[in-house]
Amino acid sequence: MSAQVTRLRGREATRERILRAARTLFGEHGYEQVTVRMIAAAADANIALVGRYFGSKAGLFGAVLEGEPTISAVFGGDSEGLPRRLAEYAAERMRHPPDSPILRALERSAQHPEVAEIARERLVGAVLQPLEAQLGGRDAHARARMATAVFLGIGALRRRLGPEEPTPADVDRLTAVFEACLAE
Amino acid sequence: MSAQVTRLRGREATRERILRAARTLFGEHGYEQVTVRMIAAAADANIALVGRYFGSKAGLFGAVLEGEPTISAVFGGDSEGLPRRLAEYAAERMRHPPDSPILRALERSAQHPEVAEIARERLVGAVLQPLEAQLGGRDAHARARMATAVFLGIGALRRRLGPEEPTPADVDRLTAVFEACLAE
DNA sequence: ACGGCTAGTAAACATGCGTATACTCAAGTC
DNA sequence: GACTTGAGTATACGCATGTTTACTAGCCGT
Repeated sequence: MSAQVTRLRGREATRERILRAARTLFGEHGYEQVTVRMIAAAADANIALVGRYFGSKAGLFGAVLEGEPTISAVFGGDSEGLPRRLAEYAAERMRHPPDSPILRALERSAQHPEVAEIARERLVGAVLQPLEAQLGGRDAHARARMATAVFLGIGALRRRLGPEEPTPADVDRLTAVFEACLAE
Repeated sequence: MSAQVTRLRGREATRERILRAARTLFGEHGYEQVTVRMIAAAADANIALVGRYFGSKAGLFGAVLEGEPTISAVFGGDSEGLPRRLAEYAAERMRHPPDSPILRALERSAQHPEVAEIARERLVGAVLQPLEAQLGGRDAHARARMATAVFLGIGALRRRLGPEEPTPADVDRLTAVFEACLAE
């Protein structure tokens, strides 16, 4: 019994190490750039265990995504302050990659055929739909879509040109941008 | 003399075929997804010729970028109508990938280490700087950056969720978004 | 007619990838 | 204490990639 617990703990612990390493690496470098060997090395685990526990690299990526919470905290709250909250969140993303590895992984990685579908679903389920639901009103879909596009664009730009420290003016500008995105 | 012309024409013609095929494929699928073999097949040329004429895959990609004109036409003109022109251009990009393969290639492809630098330079030189110069005024850099981010984001979203036919309301909204981006 | 030049070719090379196999070895059961 | 179980390991497999190496063939000037 206690023996089995030990065994399972070992198994679970390694699985967790792999998952954690994958989370970090995928978030940092994207799906393509990260190899299974890198993950295994970072997790201090054997390569074969990745396949054993997660089936495949894509399966591991999916497991990483599943383990992440949505960012609904940003959407919740009063609708009036929403553009400002989005702007502050976006400004944070000008500064550095999102804390949530899921978002980082989704920022990148959406290209690869193997994970494109899963990344798409996650973007819709975790960002687009909650935002659309929060918005309500006319053209909610198009408005949510536009705000999402701005998010993606800010991440894309930071990835290409490097981070930029947002000024207060930037936050104001971003607020105006999101207001324009979300206006009925 | 005429013989040499013939020879050169043959060489130049195949080089051009390769370049054209690369332009199309890179634009359609991005740097990573396109293999040298695919390009060679599409150009009806031998694989080795790609290396011979362009040095490497990255070199070929660079050659594709060099051959493309900038999109300065959108930036030129009166500053007042700029947001509208940008919005119409962006709306076009909601509908389908840009006609200019350079932009398509830059939308994607920016991830790969080999071409990240060249893609970055192109984004700055062909989009960000012209726009910034056209803008003038305070915070021109930050404003141009934000508009560029919106562009990138719209492309990123289309790539993930598929094209969307923009409504007139979308164009209006986009105009407002760009006005917010570019406002001093 | 011939000899050299060169565009074009076919095939291999080296590498890195994700994945699968066969094994080791410690822990648990009886 | 032999036997079983299963986590962990080392290694190889198959494949696709970018790149390079000889080689072929046709056109040129002489």
